[in-house]
Amino acid sequence: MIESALVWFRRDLRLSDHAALSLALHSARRVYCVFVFDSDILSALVGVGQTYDRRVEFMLESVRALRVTLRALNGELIILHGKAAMTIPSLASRLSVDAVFANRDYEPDAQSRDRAVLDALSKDGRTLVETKDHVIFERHEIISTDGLPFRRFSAYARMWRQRLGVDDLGEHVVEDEVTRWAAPPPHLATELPTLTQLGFAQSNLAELGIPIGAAGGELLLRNFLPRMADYASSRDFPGQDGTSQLSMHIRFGTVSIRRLVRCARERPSMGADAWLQELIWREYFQMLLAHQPELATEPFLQAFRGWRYLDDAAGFEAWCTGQTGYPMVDAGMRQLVQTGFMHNRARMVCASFLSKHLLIDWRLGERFFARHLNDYDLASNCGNWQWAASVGCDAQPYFRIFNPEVQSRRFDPEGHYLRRYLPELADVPNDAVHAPWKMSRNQQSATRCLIGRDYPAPIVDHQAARERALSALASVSKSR
DNA sequence: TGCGGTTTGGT
DNA sequence: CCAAACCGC
Repeated sequence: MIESALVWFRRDLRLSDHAALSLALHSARRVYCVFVFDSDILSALVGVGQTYDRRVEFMLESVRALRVTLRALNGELIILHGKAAMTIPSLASRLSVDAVFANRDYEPDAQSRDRAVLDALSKDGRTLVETKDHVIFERHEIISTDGLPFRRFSAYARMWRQRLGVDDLGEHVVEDEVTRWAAPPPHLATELPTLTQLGFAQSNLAELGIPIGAAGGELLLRNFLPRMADYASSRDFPGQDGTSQLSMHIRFGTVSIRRLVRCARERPSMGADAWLQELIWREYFQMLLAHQPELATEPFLQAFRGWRYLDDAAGFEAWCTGQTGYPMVDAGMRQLVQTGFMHNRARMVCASFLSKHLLIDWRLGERFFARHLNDYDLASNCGNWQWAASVGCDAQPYFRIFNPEVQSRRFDPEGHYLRRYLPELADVPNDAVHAPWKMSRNQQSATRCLIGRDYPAPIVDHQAARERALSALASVSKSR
Protein backbone atom coordinates (compact mmCIF):
# COMPACT_ATOMS: atom_id res chain seq x y z
CA MET A 1 0.00 0.00 0.00
CA ILE A 2 1.43 3.34 -1.06
CA GLU A 3 0.62 6.61 0.65
CA SER A 4 -0.80 8.69 -2.20
CA ALA A 5 -1.64 8.47 -5.87
CA LEU A 6 -2.73 10.72 -8.70
CA VAL A 7 -5.22 9.35 -11.24
CA TRP A 8 -4.85 11.02 -14.62
CA PHE A 9 -8.05 10.89 -16.69
CA ARG A 10 -7.65 11.04 -20.47
CA ARG A 11 -9.98 9.19 -22.82
CA ASP A 12 -11.79 7.45 -19.96
CA LEU A 13 -14.18 10.14 -18.67
CA ARG A 14 -16.21 8.00 -16.28
CA LEU A 15 -15.94 6.72 -12.72
CA SER A 16 -17.46 3.25 -12.98
CA ASP A 17 -15.51 0.20 -14.14
CA HIS A 18 -12.34 2.28 -14.48
CA ALA A 19 -9.14 0.26 -14.32
CA ALA A 20 -6.66 2.98 -13.32
CA LEU A 21 -8.97 4.54 -10.76
CA SER A 22 -9.88 1.20 -9.25
CA LEU A 23 -6.23 0.15 -8.95
CA ALA A 24 -5.25 3.50 -7.42
CA LEU A 25 -8.06 3.33 -4.86
CA HIS A 26 -7.04 -0.18 -3.89
CA SER A 27 -3.31 0.65 -3.73
CA ALA A 28 -3.07 4.07 -2.10
CA ARG A 29 -4.35 5.64 1.11
CA ARG A 30 -5.03 8.97 -0.58
CA VAL A 31 -6.12 9.46 -4.20
CA TYR A 32 -6.18 12.67 -6.24
CA CYS A 33 -7.80 13.00 -9.66
CA VAL A 34 -6.78 15.25 -12.54
CA PHE A 35 -7.82 16.04 -16.09
CA VAL A 36 -5.59 18.09 -18.41
CA PHE A 37 -6.88 19.98 -21.43
CA ASP A 38 -3.77 19.18 -23.42
CA SER A 39 -2.61 22.26 -25.31
CA ASP A 40 -0.48 20.11 -27.61
CA ILE A 41 -3.60 18.33 -28.87
CA LEU A 42 -5.87 21.38 -28.90
CA SER A 43 -3.41 23.66 -30.68
CA ALA A 44 -2.90 21.00 -33.35
CA LEU A 45 -6.64 21.24 -34.09
CA VAL A 46 -6.54 25.05 -34.18
CA GLY A 47 -3.37 24.85 -36.26
CA VAL A 48 -5.22 23.25 -39.16
CA GLY A 49 -7.74 26.07 -39.16
CA GLN A 50 -10.49 24.70 -36.94
CA THR A 51 -12.67 27.31 -35.34
CA TYR A 52 -15.07 24.88 -33.73
CA ASP A 53 -14.83 21.25 -32.73
CA ARG A 54 -17.76 19.23 -31.39
CA ARG A 55 -15.36 16.86 -29.66
CA VAL A 56 -13.83 19.63 -27.55
CA GLU A 57 -17.30 20.58 -26.33
CA PHE A 58 -18.22 16.96 -25.69
CA MET A 59 -15.01 16.57 -23.69
CA LEU A 60 -15.59 19.80 -21.76
CA GLU A 61 -19.12 18.80 -20.78
CA SER A 62 -18.10 15.23 -19.98
CA VAL A 63 -15.34 16.51 -17.71
CA ARG A 64 -17.88 18.78 -16.04
CA ALA A 65 -20.12 15.75 -15.46
CA LEU A 66 -17.18 13.73 -14.16
CA ARG A 67 -16.43 16.47 -11.62
CA VAL A 68 -20.09 16.54 -10.48
CA THR A 69 -20.04 12.76 -9.94
CA LEU A 70 -16.72 12.90 -8.10
CA ARG A 71 -17.92 15.69 -5.83
CA ALA A 72 -21.08 13.74 -5.00
CA LEU A 73 -18.75 11.04 -3.65
CA ASN A 74 -16.76 13.64 -1.68
CA GLY A 75 -13.99 13.65 -4.23
CA GLU A 76 -12.63 16.43 -6.39
CA LEU A 77 -11.21 16.84 -9.88
CA ILE A 78 -8.16 18.98 -10.48
CA ILE A 79 -8.44 20.61 -13.90
CA LEU A 80 -5.43 21.93 -15.77
CA HIS A 81 -4.83 23.45 -19.20
CA GLY A 82 -1.35 23.05 -20.64
CA LYS A 83 1.16 20.57 -21.98
CA ALA A 84 0.33 17.30 -20.23
CA ALA A 85 3.90 16.06 -20.59
CA MET A 86 4.97 18.90 -18.29
CA THR A 87 1.96 19.62 -16.09
CA ILE A 88 1.44 16.04 -14.91
CA PRO A 89 4.99 15.59 -13.50
CA SER A 90 4.89 19.03 -11.91
CA LEU A 91 1.48 18.35 -10.34
CA ALA A 92 2.71 14.99 -9.05
CA SER A 93 5.58 16.81 -7.44
CA ARG A 94 3.39 19.53 -5.86
CA LEU A 95 1.08 16.87 -4.42
CA SER A 96 4.04 14.67 -3.40
CA VAL A 97 2.25 11.58 -4.66
CA ASP A 98 4.13 8.29 -4.94
CA ALA A 99 2.72 7.36 -8.32
CA VAL A 100 0.57 8.51 -11.21
CA PHE A 101 -2.07 6.05 -12.47
CA ALA A 102 -3.48 6.17 -16.01
CA ASN A 103 -5.20 3.86 -18.46
CA ARG A 104 -2.82 2.90 -21.25
CA ASP A 105 -3.30 4.76 -24.55
CA TYR A 106 -2.04 2.97 -27.66
CA GLU A 107 -1.90 5.80 -30.19
CA PRO A 108 1.62 6.75 -31.35
CA ASP A 109 1.43 10.37 -30.09
CA ALA A 110 0.00 9.27 -26.77
CA GLN A 111 2.73 6.66 -26.41
CA SER A 112 5.49 9.24 -26.85
CA ARG A 113 3.72 11.69 -24.51
CA ASP A 114 3.40 9.01 -21.84
CA ARG A 115 7.05 8.03 -22.26
CA ALA A 116 7.99 11.68 -21.64
CA VAL A 117 5.77 11.77 -18.56
CA LEU A 118 7.31 8.55 -17.28
CA ASP A 119 10.84 9.91 -17.81
CA ALA A 120 10.05 13.12 -15.95
CA LEU A 121 8.36 11.24 -13.10
CA SER A 122 11.26 8.78 -12.79
CA LYS A 123 13.75 11.61 -12.33
CA ASP A 124 11.90 12.47 -9.10
CA GLY A 125 11.64 8.86 -8.02
CA ARG A 126 7.98 8.51 -9.01
CA THR A 127 6.34 5.96 -11.27
CA LEU A 128 3.65 5.93 -13.92
CA VAL A 129 1.37 2.95 -13.43
CA GLU A 130 -0.42 2.14 -16.69
CA THR A 131 -3.45 -0.14 -16.74
CA LYS A 132 -5.34 -1.97 -19.45
CA ASP A 133 -8.76 -0.40 -19.83
CA HIS A 134 -9.51 0.61 -23.43
CA VAL A 135 -9.39 -2.91 -24.83
CA ILE A 136 -10.16 -6.45 -23.71
CA PHE A 137 -6.91 -7.77 -25.20
CA GLU A 138 -3.72 -5.84 -25.84
CA ARG A 139 -1.49 -6.41 -28.83
CA HIS A 140 0.61 -9.27 -27.43
CA GLU A 141 -2.35 -11.19 -26.06
CA ILE A 142 -3.83 -12.27 -29.40
CA ILE A 143 -1.05 -13.29 -31.79
CA SER A 144 -0.55 -16.16 -34.20
CA THR A 145 1.61 -19.21 -33.43
CA ASP A 146 4.59 -17.62 -35.23
CA GLY A 147 4.51 -14.78 -32.69
CA LEU A 148 3.39 -12.20 -35.22
CA PRO A 149 0.09 -10.34 -35.35
CA PHE A 150 -2.66 -12.00 -37.36
CA ARG A 151 -2.91 -10.77 -40.92
CA ARG A 152 -6.44 -12.09 -41.30
CA PHE A 153 -9.20 -10.61 -39.22
CA SER A 154 -11.10 -13.90 -39.17
CA ALA A 155 -8.17 -15.66 -37.51
CA TYR A 156 -7.76 -12.82 -35.02
CA ALA A 157 -11.46 -12.78 -34.17
CA ARG A 158 -11.55 -16.56 -33.71
CA MET A 159 -8.76 -16.47 -31.15
CA TRP A 160 -10.19 -13.35 -29.49
CA ARG A 161 -13.47 -15.17 -28.90
CA GLN A 162 -11.77 -18.38 -27.76
CA ARG A 163 -9.55 -16.51 -25.32
CA LEU A 164 -12.37 -14.49 -23.79
CA GLY A 165 -13.17 -15.52 -20.23
CA VAL A 166 -15.01 -14.00 -17.31
CA ASP A 167 -11.74 -12.66 -15.88
CA ASP A 168 -11.29 -10.47 -18.96
CA LEU A 169 -14.65 -8.84 -18.37
CA GLY A 170 -14.45 -8.30 -14.61
CA GLU A 171 -15.65 -4.92 -13.42
CA HIS A 172 -12.94 -2.66 -11.99
CA VAL A 173 -14.93 -1.58 -8.98
CA VAL A 174 -14.40 1.89 -7.57
CA GLU A 175 -17.52 2.43 -5.50
CA ASP A 176 -16.33 0.35 -2.54
CA GLU A 177 -13.31 2.56 -1.84
CA VAL A 178 -14.73 6.02 -2.07
CA THR A 179 -13.41 7.02 1.34
CA ARG A 180 -9.88 7.27 0.00
CA TRP A 181 -10.27 10.56 -1.86
CA ALA A 182 -7.77 13.22 -0.95
CA ALA A 183 -8.82 16.84 -0.99
CA PRO A 184 -6.48 18.81 -3.24
CA PRO A 185 -4.69 21.81 -1.73
CA PRO A 186 -6.85 24.94 -2.10
CA HIS A 187 -4.55 26.74 -4.55
CA LEU A 188 -5.07 24.08 -7.25
CA ALA A 189 -7.59 24.79 -9.99
CA THR A 190 -10.79 22.80 -10.09
CA GLU A 191 -12.58 25.23 -12.39
CA LEU A 192 -13.33 24.36 -15.99
CA PRO A 193 -11.92 26.52 -18.75
CA THR A 194 -14.44 28.08 -21.12
CA LEU A 195 -14.62 27.06 -24.73
CA THR A 196 -13.19 30.46 -25.66
CA GLN A 197 -10.26 29.96 -23.29
CA LEU A 198 -9.56 26.69 -25.05
CA GLY A 199 -9.52 28.61 -28.35
CA PHE A 200 -12.76 27.38 -29.90
CA ALA A 201 -16.08 28.84 -31.01
CA GLN A 202 -19.41 27.18 -30.28
CA SER A 203 -20.44 24.32 -32.60
CA ASN A 204 -23.92 22.93 -33.13
CA LEU A 205 -23.29 20.05 -30.71
CA ALA A 206 -26.05 21.16 -28.32
CA GLU A 207 -28.64 21.21 -31.14
CA LEU A 208 -27.73 17.65 -32.13
CA GLY A 209 -29.02 16.34 -28.82
CA ILE A 210 -26.19 13.86 -28.28
CA PRO A 211 -26.30 12.60 -24.67
CA ILE A 212 -23.01 13.57 -23.03
CA GLY A 213 -20.83 12.18 -20.25
CA ALA A 214 -21.03 8.81 -18.53
CA ALA A 215 -24.75 9.32 -17.93
CA GLY A 216 -25.19 9.94 -21.65
CA GLY A 217 -23.28 6.78 -22.49
CA GLU A 218 -25.41 4.77 -20.08
CA LEU A 219 -28.59 6.25 -21.56
CA LEU A 220 -27.56 5.31 -25.11
CA LEU A 221 -26.56 1.82 -24.02
CA ARG A 222 -29.96 1.25 -22.38
CA ASN A 223 -31.60 2.55 -25.52
CA PHE A 224 -29.60 0.10 -27.61
CA LEU A 225 -30.09 -3.06 -25.51
CA PRO A 226 -33.65 -3.78 -26.69
CA ARG A 227 -32.51 -3.14 -30.31
CA MET A 228 -29.35 -5.25 -30.05
CA ALA A 229 -30.96 -8.49 -31.30
CA ASP A 230 -31.92 -6.70 -34.53
CA TYR A 231 -28.47 -5.15 -35.01
CA ALA A 232 -27.26 -7.71 -37.57
CA SER A 233 -30.06 -6.89 -39.99
CA SER A 234 -30.83 -3.25 -39.22
CA ARG A 235 -27.33 -1.79 -38.86
CA ASP A 236 -26.83 -1.68 -42.63
CA PHE A 237 -29.71 0.68 -43.32
CA PRO A 238 -28.61 4.29 -42.82
CA GLY A 239 -32.19 5.52 -42.72
CA GLN A 240 -32.94 3.34 -39.71
CA ASP A 241 -31.93 3.67 -36.08
CA GLY A 242 -30.16 0.32 -36.12
CA THR A 243 -26.68 1.09 -34.79
CA SER A 244 -25.69 1.50 -31.15
CA GLN A 245 -24.84 5.22 -31.44
CA LEU A 246 -22.16 4.52 -28.83
CA SER A 247 -19.06 5.22 -30.92
CA MET A 248 -18.38 8.67 -29.48
CA HIS A 249 -18.74 7.31 -25.97
CA ILE A 250 -16.36 4.46 -26.73
CA ARG A 251 -13.89 7.05 -28.07
CA PHE A 252 -14.00 9.18 -24.91
CA GLY A 253 -14.38 6.30 -22.49
CA THR A 254 -17.68 7.58 -21.15
CA VAL A 255 -18.73 3.94 -21.34
CA SER A 256 -16.61 0.94 -20.34
CA ILE A 257 -15.68 -1.48 -23.13
CA ARG A 258 -15.93 -4.39 -20.67
CA ARG A 259 -19.48 -3.35 -19.85
CA LEU A 260 -20.35 -3.39 -23.55
CA VAL A 261 -18.91 -6.86 -24.09
CA ARG A 262 -20.70 -8.12 -20.96
CA CYS A 263 -23.98 -6.76 -22.37
CA ALA A 264 -23.41 -8.54 -25.69
CA ARG A 265 -22.58 -11.84 -23.98
CA GLU A 266 -25.49 -11.73 -21.55
CA ARG A 267 -28.02 -11.41 -24.41
CA PRO A 268 -27.00 -13.98 -27.04
CA SER A 269 -28.50 -13.33 -30.46
CA MET A 270 -27.42 -12.84 -34.06
CA GLY A 271 -27.43 -9.12 -33.41
CA ALA A 272 -25.30 -9.34 -30.27
CA ASP A 273 -22.83 -11.48 -32.16
CA ALA A 274 -22.59 -9.08 -35.08
CA TRP A 275 -22.11 -6.18 -32.69
CA LEU A 276 -19.40 -8.03 -30.77
CA GLN A 277 -17.69 -8.66 -34.10
CA GLU A 278 -17.56 -4.90 -34.68
CA LEU A 279 -16.02 -4.39 -31.23
CA ILE A 280 -13.43 -7.03 -32.18
CA TRP A 281 -12.67 -5.12 -35.43
CA ARG A 282 -11.93 -2.11 -33.24
CA GLU A 283 -9.42 -4.09 -31.18
CA TYR A 284 -7.93 -5.60 -34.33
CA PHE A 285 -7.12 -2.15 -35.71
CA GLN A 286 -5.85 -0.94 -32.33
CA MET A 287 -3.57 -3.97 -32.14
CA LEU A 288 -2.28 -3.44 -35.68
CA LEU A 289 -1.48 0.23 -35.13
CA ALA A 290 0.23 -0.55 -31.82
CA HIS A 291 2.44 -3.06 -33.63
CA GLN A 292 3.08 -0.74 -36.58
CA PRO A 293 2.68 2.95 -35.69
CA GLU A 294 3.59 3.90 -39.28
CA LEU A 295 0.19 2.55 -40.40
CA ALA A 296 -1.19 5.96 -39.40
CA THR A 297 0.29 7.33 -42.61
CA GLU A 298 1.56 4.36 -44.63
CA PRO A 299 -0.44 1.55 -46.20
CA PHE A 300 0.01 -1.93 -44.79
CA LEU A 301 0.64 -3.37 -48.27
CA GLN A 302 4.20 -2.52 -49.26
CA ALA A 303 3.31 -2.35 -52.97
CA PHE A 304 1.22 0.74 -52.33
CA ARG A 305 3.89 2.67 -50.40
CA GLY A 306 4.86 5.59 -52.58
CA TRP A 307 2.05 4.83 -55.01
CA ARG A 308 0.98 7.98 -56.86
CA TYR A 309 -2.71 8.78 -56.55
CA LEU A 310 -4.43 11.30 -58.79
CA ASP A 311 -4.09 14.98 -57.96
CA ASP A 312 -7.71 16.02 -58.36
CA ALA A 313 -8.47 19.13 -56.30
CA ALA A 314 -11.88 19.65 -57.90
CA GLY A 315 -12.89 16.04 -57.30
CA PHE A 316 -11.76 16.23 -53.68
CA GLU A 317 -13.69 19.46 -53.17
CA ALA A 318 -16.86 17.90 -54.63
CA TRP A 319 -16.42 14.89 -52.36
CA CYS A 320 -15.86 17.00 -49.23
CA THR A 321 -18.91 19.17 -49.86
CA GLY A 322 -21.25 16.36 -50.91
CA GLN A 323 -21.54 17.46 -54.54
CA THR A 324 -20.42 14.34 -56.43
CA GLY A 325 -23.82 13.74 -58.03
CA TYR A 326 -24.11 10.31 -56.40
CA PRO A 327 -26.82 10.66 -53.72
CA MET A 328 -25.50 8.02 -51.31
CA VAL A 329 -22.04 9.62 -51.33
CA ASP A 330 -23.38 13.14 -51.02
CA ALA A 331 -25.82 12.30 -48.23
CA GLY A 332 -23.02 10.66 -46.25
CA MET A 333 -20.61 13.57 -46.68
CA ARG A 334 -23.24 16.15 -45.79
CA GLN A 335 -24.28 14.15 -42.73
CA LEU A 336 -20.63 14.13 -41.67
CA VAL A 337 -20.11 17.87 -41.99
CA GLN A 338 -23.49 18.81 -40.51
CA THR A 339 -23.52 16.41 -37.56
CA GLY A 340 -20.01 15.00 -37.06
CA PHE A 341 -21.44 11.51 -37.62
CA MET A 342 -21.81 9.30 -40.67
CA HIS A 343 -23.62 5.97 -40.81
CA ASN A 344 -21.15 3.12 -41.33
CA ARG A 345 -22.77 2.01 -44.60
CA ALA A 346 -22.24 5.51 -45.99
CA ARG A 347 -18.66 5.59 -44.62
CA MET A 348 -17.82 2.53 -46.72
CA VAL A 349 -19.46 3.97 -49.84
CA CYS A 350 -17.81 7.39 -49.42
CA ALA A 351 -14.38 5.93 -48.72
CA SER A 352 -14.66 3.60 -51.68
CA PHE A 353 -15.76 6.46 -53.92
CA LEU A 354 -12.81 8.69 -53.02
CA SER A 355 -10.17 5.99 -53.28
CA LYS A 356 -11.57 4.02 -56.23
CA HIS A 357 -13.81 6.24 -58.37
CA LEU A 358 -11.67 9.34 -57.89
CA LEU A 359 -8.34 7.53 -57.29
CA ILE A 360 -7.52 10.15 -54.65
CA ASP A 361 -5.07 9.33 -51.84
CA TRP A 362 -6.99 7.63 -49.01
CA ARG A 363 -4.96 9.72 -46.55
CA LEU A 364 -6.73 12.90 -47.70
CA GLY A 365 -10.04 11.24 -46.92
CA GLU A 366 -8.70 9.93 -43.63
CA ARG A 367 -7.65 13.46 -42.61
CA PHE A 368 -11.05 14.87 -43.60
CA PHE A 369 -12.82 12.27 -41.48
CA ALA A 370 -10.37 13.02 -38.66
CA ARG A 371 -11.35 16.66 -38.79
CA HIS A 372 -15.09 16.01 -38.69
CA LEU A 373 -15.91 12.69 -37.00
CA ASN A 374 -17.11 13.01 -33.42
CA ASP A 375 -16.12 9.41 -32.83
CA TYR A 376 -12.77 9.78 -34.60
CA ASP A 377 -10.29 7.13 -33.57
CA LEU A 378 -6.91 7.00 -35.30
CA ALA A 379 -6.62 3.21 -35.40
CA SER A 380 -10.18 2.50 -36.56
CA ASN A 381 -10.18 5.31 -39.10
CA CYS A 382 -6.84 4.40 -40.68
CA GLY A 383 -7.64 0.71 -40.58
CA ASN A 384 -11.01 1.15 -42.24
CA TRP A 385 -9.73 3.63 -44.82
CA GLN A 386 -6.94 1.24 -45.77
CA TRP A 387 -9.51 -1.55 -45.93
CA ALA A 388 -11.74 0.46 -48.26
CA ALA A 389 -8.81 1.59 -50.43
CA SER A 390 -7.64 -2.05 -50.69
CA VAL A 391 -4.18 -1.17 -49.37
CA GLY A 392 -4.56 -2.46 -45.82
CA CYS A 393 -4.18 -5.53 -43.67
CA ASP A 394 -6.90 -8.02 -44.64
CA ALA A 395 -8.23 -5.35 -46.99
CA GLN A 396 -11.19 -5.60 -49.29
CA PRO A 397 -10.03 -7.19 -52.59
CA TYR A 398 -9.05 -4.43 -55.01
CA PHE A 399 -11.56 -5.59 -57.63
CA ARG A 400 -14.48 -5.14 -55.27
CA ILE A 401 -15.63 -1.62 -56.05
CA PHE A 402 -18.85 -0.36 -54.51
CA ASN A 403 -21.47 0.81 -56.92
CA PRO A 404 -22.95 3.83 -55.09
CA GLU A 405 -26.26 3.52 -56.94
CA VAL A 406 -26.66 -0.18 -56.14
CA GLN A 407 -25.68 0.41 -52.50
CA SER A 408 -28.27 3.14 -52.32
CA ARG A 409 -31.06 1.01 -53.81
CA ARG A 410 -30.20 -1.91 -51.57
CA PHE A 411 -29.76 -0.13 -48.25
CA ASP A 412 -31.97 2.94 -48.51
CA PRO A 413 -34.74 1.72 -50.86
CA GLU A 414 -37.22 4.38 -49.75
CA GLY A 415 -34.59 7.13 -49.94
CA HIS A 416 -35.28 8.29 -46.37
CA TYR A 417 -31.59 8.77 -45.61
CA LEU A 418 -30.90 10.46 -48.95
CA ARG A 419 -33.69 13.02 -48.60
CA ARG A 420 -32.78 13.81 -44.99
CA TYR A 421 -29.49 15.31 -46.15
CA LEU A 422 -30.30 16.18 -49.77
CA PRO A 423 -33.31 18.52 -49.70
CA GLU A 424 -32.97 19.07 -53.46
CA LEU A 425 -34.17 15.47 -53.92
CA ALA A 426 -37.28 15.97 -51.76
CA ASP A 427 -39.74 15.57 -54.66
CA VAL A 428 -37.79 12.97 -56.64
CA PRO A 429 -39.65 9.62 -56.50
CA ASN A 430 -38.07 6.49 -55.05
CA ASP A 431 -37.32 4.88 -58.40
CA ALA A 432 -35.21 7.89 -59.48
CA VAL A 433 -33.77 9.14 -56.19
CA HIS A 434 -30.80 6.76 -56.32
CA ALA A 435 -29.77 7.93 -59.80
CA PRO A 436 -31.42 11.30 -60.45
CA TRP A 437 -29.28 11.89 -63.57
CA LYS A 438 -31.30 9.17 -65.32
CA MET A 439 -34.47 11.27 -65.18
CA SER A 440 -35.72 12.81 -68.40
CA ARG A 441 -35.59 16.60 -68.66
CA ASN A 442 -39.37 16.67 -68.20
CA GLN A 443 -39.19 14.51 -65.13
CA GLN A 444 -36.44 16.75 -63.72
CA SER A 445 -38.67 19.80 -64.10
CA ALA A 446 -41.68 18.03 -62.67
CA THR A 447 -39.74 17.01 -59.55
CA ARG A 448 -37.98 20.39 -59.23
CA CYS A 449 -34.60 18.76 -59.54
CA LEU A 450 -32.80 19.97 -62.64
CA ILE A 451 -29.54 18.12 -62.97
CA GLY A 452 -26.70 20.60 -63.19
CA ARG A 453 -28.72 23.31 -61.46
CA ASP A 454 -30.48 21.90 -58.39
CA TYR A 455 -28.32 18.82 -58.02
CA PRO A 456 -24.98 18.10 -59.71
CA ALA A 457 -24.49 15.68 -62.58
CA PRO A 458 -22.24 12.76 -61.59
CA ILE A 459 -18.63 14.01 -61.56
CA VAL A 460 -17.45 10.64 -62.89
CA ASP A 461 -19.22 7.88 -64.79
CA HIS A 462 -19.40 4.79 -62.60
CA GLN A 463 -18.54 2.33 -65.36
CA ALA A 464 -15.58 4.32 -66.67
CA ALA A 465 -14.28 5.11 -63.16
CA ARG A 466 -14.61 1.47 -62.16
CA GLU A 467 -12.54 0.31 -65.13
CA ARG A 468 -9.91 3.01 -64.54
CA ALA A 469 -9.56 1.95 -60.90
CA LEU A 470 -9.46 -1.76 -61.78
CA SER A 471 -6.61 -1.33 -64.24
CA ALA A 472 -4.66 1.02 -61.96
CA LEU A 473 -5.00 -1.24 -58.93
CA ALA A 474 -4.42 -4.41 -60.90
CA SER A 475 -1.08 -3.11 -62.20
CA VAL A 476 0.13 -2.49 -58.63
CA SER A 477 -1.20 -5.77 -57.32
CA LYS A 478 0.48 -7.75 -60.08
CA SER A 479 3.79 -5.94 -59.63
CA ARG A 480 4.27 -7.03 -56.03
C1' DT B 1 -19.42 -4.91 -47.91
C1' DG B 2 -18.70 -6.03 -56.73
C1' DC B 3 -19.45 -7.54 -61.21
C1' DG B 4 -20.23 -10.11 -65.22
C1' DG B 5 -19.86 -14.31 -66.88
C1' DT B 6 -21.01 -19.52 -66.59
C1' DT B 7 -22.95 -23.58 -64.34
C1' DT B 8 -26.50 -25.87 -62.21
C1' DG B 9 -30.77 -27.52 -60.73
C1' DG B 10 -35.29 -26.69 -60.81
C1' DT B 11 -39.42 -26.21 -63.83
C1' DC C 1 -36.43 -21.06 -69.51
C1' DC C 2 -35.34 -18.99 -65.05
C1' DA C 3 -32.80 -17.76 -60.98
C1' DA C 4 -29.62 -19.03 -57.64
C1' DA C 5 -25.00 -20.65 -56.95
C1' DC C 6 -20.52 -20.42 -58.47
C1' DC C 7 -16.23 -18.60 -60.47
C1' DG C 8 -12.26 -15.40 -61.61
C1' DC C 9 -10.70 -10.73 -61.96
